[in-house]
Amino acid sequence: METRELRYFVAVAEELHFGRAAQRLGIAQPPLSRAIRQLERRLGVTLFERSSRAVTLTDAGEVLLREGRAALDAVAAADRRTRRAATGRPGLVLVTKAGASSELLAKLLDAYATEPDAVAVDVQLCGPAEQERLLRDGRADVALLHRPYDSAVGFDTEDLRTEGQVVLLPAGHPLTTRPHVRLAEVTALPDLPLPRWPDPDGGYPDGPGPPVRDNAQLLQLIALGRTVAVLPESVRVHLHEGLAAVPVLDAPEVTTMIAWPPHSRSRALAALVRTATRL
Amino acid sequence: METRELRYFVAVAEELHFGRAAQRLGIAQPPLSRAIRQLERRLGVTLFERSSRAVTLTDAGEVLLREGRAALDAVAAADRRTRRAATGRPGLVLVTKAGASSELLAKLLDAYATEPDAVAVDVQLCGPAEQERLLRDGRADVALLHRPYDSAVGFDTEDLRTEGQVVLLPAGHPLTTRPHVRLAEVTALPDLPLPRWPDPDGGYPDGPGPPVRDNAQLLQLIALGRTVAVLPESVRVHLHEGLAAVPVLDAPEVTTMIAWPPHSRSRALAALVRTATRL
DNA sequence: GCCGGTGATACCCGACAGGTATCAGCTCCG
DNA sequence: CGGAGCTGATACCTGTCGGGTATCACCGGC
Repeated sequence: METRELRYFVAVAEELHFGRAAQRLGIAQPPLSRAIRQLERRLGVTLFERSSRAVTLTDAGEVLLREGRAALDAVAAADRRTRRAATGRPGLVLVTKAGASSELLAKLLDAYATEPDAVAVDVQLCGPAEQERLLRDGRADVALLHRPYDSAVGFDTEDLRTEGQVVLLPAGHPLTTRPHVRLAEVTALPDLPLPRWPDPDGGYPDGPGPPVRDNAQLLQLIALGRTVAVLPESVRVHLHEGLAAVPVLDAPEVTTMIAWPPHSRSRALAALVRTATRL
Repeated sequence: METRELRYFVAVAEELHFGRAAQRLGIAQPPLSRAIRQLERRLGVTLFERSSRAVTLTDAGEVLLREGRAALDAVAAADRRTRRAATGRPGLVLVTKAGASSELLAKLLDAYATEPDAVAVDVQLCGPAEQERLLRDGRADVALLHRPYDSAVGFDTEDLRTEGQVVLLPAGHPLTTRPHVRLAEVTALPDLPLPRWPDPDGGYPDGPGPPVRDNAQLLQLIALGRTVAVLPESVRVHLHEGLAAVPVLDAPEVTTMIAWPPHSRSRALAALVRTATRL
């Protein structure tokens, strides 16, 4: 199976439409139809049920979509990491959710910079749920993840810190006078709908809350009295005018982890992880 | 990057010889040279240092060898799992080291068979160090691994059991009268050299001990007075004429784990893991 | 029943993977 | 010190196949 075939298949499986998939791939529709047919013939497996009005995935197609994405990510990672290794400039790309764990990250970068054989660390910020992809396809070398929000499935990890959660409210909201609250009290505030985060594919689910892309946007929207959020208590360092934090007793504890691809063999990465666990 | 190019690169990187690599791939040498050159040109990276007498990997080449193998395994897994999914016969392939944890495995299979929605479980036995490969490239769905001998890097795992280790000796050996021994006493027995296990590539390292492929062979060789081995104490169920076991006080504890590829989504696998953790 | 839109088919062309023949550089050895 | 023998690189040819355009066959809906 060639990666070209896999790319074609994934495009069709995602679009469920040969024409649009071909457009996305920058080729014409007939060669795409033929390539998929040939893939099916070589695998001996029907991947799509086609009628002239609709295309749907078979069960085997679902499997190939999941496995094929993983395989394409692995190929992309091989490409990127090889290119990076060839530049001669060692360096690490660390990815974290924008606005999360910023003081922990600052401490980590400071501590690592004093190491004798430290290399440059590029910090890449992204929205939630993008980190795993970046790590998997080689755009990043290491990430800060937050259990239970992120799954660390398929990566090596070390736990760095565990903390409780607080609810962030607009200053002056009635609940801000309370010493603490319960989860049920804040998930259903009638005038403060929960924000909507993007799906892995970049779209937003429907709902009443405002769409947000990162924590900075989120804090601003809370200060504007448009929404509310439950976040690890370390966000307190970002508190400013217009925001108040109240501990949530029964919210799950959040563990910040450092995560990296399991077969990494870089000395620089090992040193960074060692530094992180010693903080 | 196409999988064909990756296969070619890995072949050359493993052989470090264009002619032999071409032979292994079933093509002529010139197209292989050209394909590698083209790969280098497209990546903008030198992968090999060539002289007319020797071919060596550059640092970037080392990276691509490691990452490329992982990517090829992922592609192979996509292929195999898709084919399997299409047969309609659900079923799991469980792989374990021949002769290891056999009673635990028997109990697991028995317990799982009584589950309401149990599927067929094929048991595949292999030598040590092959299991990870089988799991990674889709030939197996789930494995029993033994920490610290096996690394579970890149897989999801659940610990099943932890046990101490014993040394297996030929009956009548002087040490068999002892209530327990220390590791140092058995690793350097002059008349009983340690056995040699195959490398991941199937070859055997040099040394005085007999080569072995699995535990059954090993037990036989021990009974014949040719070698000695330190194994988890559950091997006692295989004791028979000619064999004796003595606890080793300072040998590391061995944990049997059940392991599976991290993005598995099969209900059957989930049920098997659940059964295993309840044993 | 016609129209719009879907994927499949037919056919052509150019790119490129693979083959053979050969060259060029390096070691080793007589 | 020069040739033999091995290495990978180059030159050149050929057939396959990926991609394009034109068109068909099918289906649903107004």
